[in-house]
Amino acid sequence: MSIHEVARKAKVSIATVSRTINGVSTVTPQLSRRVWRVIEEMGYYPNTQARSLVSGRSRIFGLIVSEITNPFFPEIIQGFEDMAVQNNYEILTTSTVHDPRRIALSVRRMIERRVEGVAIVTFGMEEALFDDLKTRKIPLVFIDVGPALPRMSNIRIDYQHGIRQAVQHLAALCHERIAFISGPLILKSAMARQRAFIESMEEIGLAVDPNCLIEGDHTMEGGIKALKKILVFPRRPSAVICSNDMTAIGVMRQSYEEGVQIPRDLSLVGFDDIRLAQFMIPPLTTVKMSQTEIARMAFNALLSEVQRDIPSPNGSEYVLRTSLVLRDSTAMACSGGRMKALALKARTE
Amino acid sequence: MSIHEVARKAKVSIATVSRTINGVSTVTPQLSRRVWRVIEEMGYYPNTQARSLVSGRSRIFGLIVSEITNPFFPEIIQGFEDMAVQNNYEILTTSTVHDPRRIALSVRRMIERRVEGVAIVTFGMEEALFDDLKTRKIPLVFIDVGPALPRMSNIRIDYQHGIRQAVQHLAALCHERIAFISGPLILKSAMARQRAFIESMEEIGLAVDPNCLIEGDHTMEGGIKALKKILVFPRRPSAVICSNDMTAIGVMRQSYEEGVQIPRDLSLVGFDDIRLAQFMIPPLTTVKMSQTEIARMAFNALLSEVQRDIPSPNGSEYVLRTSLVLRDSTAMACSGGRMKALALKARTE
DNA sequence: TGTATCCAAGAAAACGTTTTCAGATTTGTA
DNA sequence: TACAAATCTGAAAACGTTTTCTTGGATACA
Repeated sequence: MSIHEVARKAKVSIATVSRTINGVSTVTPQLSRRVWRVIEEMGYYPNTQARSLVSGRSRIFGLIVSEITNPFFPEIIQGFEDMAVQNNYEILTTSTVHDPRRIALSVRRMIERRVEGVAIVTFGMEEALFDDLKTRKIPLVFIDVGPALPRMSNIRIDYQHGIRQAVQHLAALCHERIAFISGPLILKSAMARQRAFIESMEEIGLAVDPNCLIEGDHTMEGGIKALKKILVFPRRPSAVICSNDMTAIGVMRQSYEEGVQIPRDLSLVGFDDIRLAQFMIPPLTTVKMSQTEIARMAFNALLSEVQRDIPSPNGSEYVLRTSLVLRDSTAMACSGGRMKALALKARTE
Repeated sequence: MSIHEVARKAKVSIATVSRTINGVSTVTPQLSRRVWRVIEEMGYYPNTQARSLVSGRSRIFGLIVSEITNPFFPEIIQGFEDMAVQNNYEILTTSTVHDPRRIALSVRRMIERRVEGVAIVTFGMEEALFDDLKTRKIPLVFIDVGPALPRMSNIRIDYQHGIRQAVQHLAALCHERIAFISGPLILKSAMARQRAFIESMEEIGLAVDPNCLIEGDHTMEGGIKALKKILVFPRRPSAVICSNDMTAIGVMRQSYEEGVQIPRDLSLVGFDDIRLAQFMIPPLTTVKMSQTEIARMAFNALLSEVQRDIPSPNGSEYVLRTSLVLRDSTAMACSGGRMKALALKARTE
């Protein structure tokens, strides 16, 4: 069923049908009604492929995330989809599973589908894989990756703000030895979070023991492993900040195994504020980085780049602020973990 | 950059370029090499829209899930995507958020994009919304929705098997009062799970107290509310089976609030075996319904329907078996919760 | 009444492919 | 050497739209 049949039944030309559908004002109201009636009657839906072939606009955006099974990302996808629905765009989503081959493949397929822009929410991986998109001048938006070229936007996350709050919160609770479980340090974002931690510590005069900087991998398993390491330290930290919530959940899991009670024996702070965080046992204190906000920013970045006729010379930069959300996984160091640590220390000396 | 430029540079016709790309065997190897060289050199990628316009095949499948932020679904999406990548298909995903308007919109857009088939993983909602797809004879695959019309497949979940195992496991641990927190009973799948529970109980001669059938909503919040209700029962059940893992996680959450220890005071069984289940505190005993397997079945159902030249007269049916996965959230009733319940009962009598 | 202006609607070109059909060249055979 | 058959390549139509250009009729004005 094509526009031709509609035209035939309505006894008009296909041009008129096209104009009717697109609301071109030169069509007589009377004719328009007649055409619409036929369209409804036949249940005619225009063929997007033909439309975008001639118009040169696919109304498709690509969305590349690291891992859809990581609860952080579905919220992003949902937010992005919400925006797409509102703006009559379609999304091609790819979960890379950290596989460069898969990224390359998905980039290629997106180009073949003629996406109008791509949001890359992988937090700083494998930039070179997107060269194909760049040379084709397809608008891109990254998280935490600069500097910006024309048609490329960047969402810069202000890690410092939230992480500083976390550190100061712990300091106020008398924690002095604070460990940080980072993400994989090849990720720019993981690096940035760790740096924010170190700076925040130094700022208030707390020592950062290099042993207390543990490289994780942003998974629960990573959190489990990291806590195992921490628990065998001669001077055990009384608090741990994690580079993401999944790591923190892993830490909680292992704490339970080892009989370490949170927050009595160990204070714990996560990062991301995934929805799950508030349902943990105990509810997780964490630094919020709004996924919905990221999705909105990313979508709007692409949209405004597409709508612009002359590309922004240096791309645009957007900033997302992070901030601490207090829940129940942190407590006074003095009242438990800290005491225990001191007692332990005294005994070994 | 189009096939024409490739043709011009390679000094052949566009037909030859097309044939080269599609590996048609009549092209001389020598010519083929020449064309390929130009293609590589120019970085030419064919335009899928034009391709599918003429071929009449979009190589797109639709995937409709209830809620991407529910951890059950990302695994399905990932599995579906894996299959799509392997088979060179693209996916249009929609998370309905239980909004009929949104479903209708997404169905329409899928039709406009000329999807070749749609997998509907909403566990039995709003069948009428898909009528548009049916009249257009687009292959569909549902979960737990029959009977099958031509070009419609159904994945039937064998709830009975796993749930019977769960009930018998609890019975073996001396549990007699077992509560069941269902999903919203308008969902066919939720109904089916509850029925499987009741049948399994009756089969081994355990009484099903109607009070112990609590309608939840497949969310954590629902689990929290349900447990609150259960805890005020005069004769508190010693075990709870939930219609999905998210509900069970809510129950765990609320148990923690109320000082009820799992499994000492209450045994808990979930359903789905989402990845998170094993990382709960304690790790959750649950009935596994493999998300990956569902995704594979759904994809293959669509694929074989598309490849078939004459549609299956009554559609196809696939069956997925469920089975119990033992972890640490269940324990002997006699050793704690049961004892306590008895003590409580004795005292009140 | 005649001519210039305007406007709604149709004809046709264009988008980038695949595929059918026809033509040109080579190969095989007598 | 000549002709039939086989093989490879090109020309052109087709897919379903949008959009430019054209046309025919109505309106305005003298």
